[in-house]
Amino acid sequence: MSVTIHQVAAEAGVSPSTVSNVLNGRSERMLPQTRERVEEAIARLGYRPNGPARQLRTGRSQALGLVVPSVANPFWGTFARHLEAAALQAGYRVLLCNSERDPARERDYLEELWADGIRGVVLCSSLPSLEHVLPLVERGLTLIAFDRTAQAGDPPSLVNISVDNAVGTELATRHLLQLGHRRLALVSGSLHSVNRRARLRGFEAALEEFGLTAADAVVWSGTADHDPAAHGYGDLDFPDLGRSAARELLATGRPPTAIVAINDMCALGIIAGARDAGLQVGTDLSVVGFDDIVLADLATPPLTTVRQPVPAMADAAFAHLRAGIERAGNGGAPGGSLLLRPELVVRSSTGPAPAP
Amino acid sequence: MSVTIHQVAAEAGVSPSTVSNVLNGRSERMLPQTRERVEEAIARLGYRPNGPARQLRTGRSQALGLVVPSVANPFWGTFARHLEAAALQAGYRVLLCNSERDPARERDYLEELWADGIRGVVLCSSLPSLEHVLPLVERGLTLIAFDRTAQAGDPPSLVNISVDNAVGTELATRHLLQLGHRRLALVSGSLHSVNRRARLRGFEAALEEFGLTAADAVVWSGTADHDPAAHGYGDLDFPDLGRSAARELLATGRPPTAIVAINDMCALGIIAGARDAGLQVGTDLSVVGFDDIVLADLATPPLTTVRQPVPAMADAAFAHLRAGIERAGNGGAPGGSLLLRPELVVRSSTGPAPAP
DNA sequence: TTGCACCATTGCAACGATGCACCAAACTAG
DNA sequence: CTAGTTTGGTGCATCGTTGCAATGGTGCAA
Repeated sequence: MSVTIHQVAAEAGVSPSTVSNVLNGRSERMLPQTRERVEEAIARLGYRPNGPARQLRTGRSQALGLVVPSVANPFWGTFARHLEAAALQAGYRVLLCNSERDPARERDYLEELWADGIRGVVLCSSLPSLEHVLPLVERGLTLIAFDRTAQAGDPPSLVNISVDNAVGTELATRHLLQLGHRRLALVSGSLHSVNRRARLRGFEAALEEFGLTAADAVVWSGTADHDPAAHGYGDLDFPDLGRSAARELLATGRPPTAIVAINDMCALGIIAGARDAGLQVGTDLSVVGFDDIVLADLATPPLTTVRQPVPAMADAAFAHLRAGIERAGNGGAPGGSLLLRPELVVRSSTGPAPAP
Repeated sequence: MSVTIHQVAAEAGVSPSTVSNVLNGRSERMLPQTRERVEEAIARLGYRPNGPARQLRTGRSQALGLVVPSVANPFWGTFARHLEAAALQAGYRVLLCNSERDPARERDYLEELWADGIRGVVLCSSLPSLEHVLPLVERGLTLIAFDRTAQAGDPPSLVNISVDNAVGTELATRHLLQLGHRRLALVSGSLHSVNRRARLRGFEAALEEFGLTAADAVVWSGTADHDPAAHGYGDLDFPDLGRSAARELLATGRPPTAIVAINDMCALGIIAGARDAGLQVGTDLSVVGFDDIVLADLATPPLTTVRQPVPAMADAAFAHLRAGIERAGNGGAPGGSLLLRPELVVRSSTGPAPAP
């Protein structure tokens, strides 16, 4: 059906071994003219090496795995694109999988990727425990945990890459406090994940700086109903979460004047909820998001948010993954957490606190 | 490194062939107890068949390819998720690739997928000519063209799946005309793709129904600067396109009172542009989108748009792909276009035409 | 008892690429 | 002129799985 290395060899009048040598850059061991004849034959026949055969023989694969919660969330889509770009440049391909934040699916995908010869995976899962994928790591899978920081019990070689979430919400919250807001809320969703807990810590740290206590702020972590992990559609529930939160928070006797959202999707939901309640976001109510997805700038009003340095994070993830794969067992891997610095992007969804 | 079929065979006290037979459902030819012993051994050792080896031997692959313009556009992210769900249920996996609407990347990806043993791909490309991937189809690749309709010169077996774009914009435009708008604009971006041309036809058809001519409407197709294909970042330029279009159109002497956008991302850009110009969308200016992405409902104001039946389209794409793969050469393939019916979702970004 | 059909099970040769070990020829040194 | 080295290239076993052809054992009819 397809052209094989033997046909190329015959066409060029050499042995398959020689063609293989050309293919694998061992061309210093042959006459330039031989190499040329082989390359011509390859071009003439339109030959491409058979991936599976190659992989079977070498055990290596030119592909990486990327497991994200859901590509329907533009944040993950954007991250995927950047990782793909970095990988492509180095000759790797990326296989993308949606876990829907389900640990069982995460494990199944990793098992399948492993069986397919993939030896390096970026797992975007902020679960505190990585127990469910530990066996794979022990078998030799290079794993980069994205959007997560190191936890006790992690395998020693595990590299975690994340934005500094605590700093992020601290920036956001301080911004609100500086604008004079004193009744704040954090809409977080379930706090099962390490990054959300870090975001909570940043929120609380900023409050403390300004001499406020937990009593001055409310943390809206939703009900089981709103826990994205409980649904099939993962990240698509964030907007609903935000909308419900806004509805509830704004209906209380002493509603907050500013809300920190756990991410931009949630913030957009909050804005929609505020609009439902007849409030003007940016004057009556301030809202800060987190991520800086493409649409943050297009929202009405444009969303003030904490930007994750996605390109840099994707580059870092790829670099560590590649190093891990190419080290491949021999040589002790470092492991630990890499925290990148977020940046506050002020737009118009935040403004001075309204007069009391 | 990993468990092989030989180890399983040894553990169960049978030959590798028998294990293979169990694995491939040829269990009617063996004693139930043998089968049981093998299954126990598989479970005990945690055996998973090696994908590449299997593929090398059989030529078959349990993976499908999906090439989308850019997962950073939530529409494609959502489509990818639905296709993945359909495929997963049937035991297939999906490999996702971003073409950035670049024909060369489309071809490269298909070549690579083919070399990796993938025999079926959904290509989301609305280019009129599929010339660049024709050689692959001739070699036996089953190709489903998504977001495109059949064109002269297509390979006879090609299945095209798309929403009925003309009907979609016709619904949208008629809605605006019924609201009393008489000065309309279509913001289309470059008209190189078949689906955009179909959307233009629908727009014109609706105008005609109401006795209007091309003189009453303006088609803003942008400049080369705004052509997403000219950029690296594909679909991320749609919002900019919309924003520029709004700025230009609203600055003319006789600005349109209603705008049909080529898609939701573009519509969100138009809304942002209208806001920049101090207009109230839904009263001063009506805007209709196309796609119904998750965020359409969250926009301010919520976006009136033409919904694409994504789950149904994904199911159809998978069903045809599977049929094509499993037919695999023998048996004449049908080929043609499948057009699914869109649906107008009225929200608040459209309203009665303002008094002249 | 022989011949034959039938059965569960197994041996073995692939699939396509790789890379080590080897080889023949050409050169160099003594 | 021989022994040793370098150069340029090839032979072959191998990766893990598959599925056809073949195996030997059993039961039954003739």
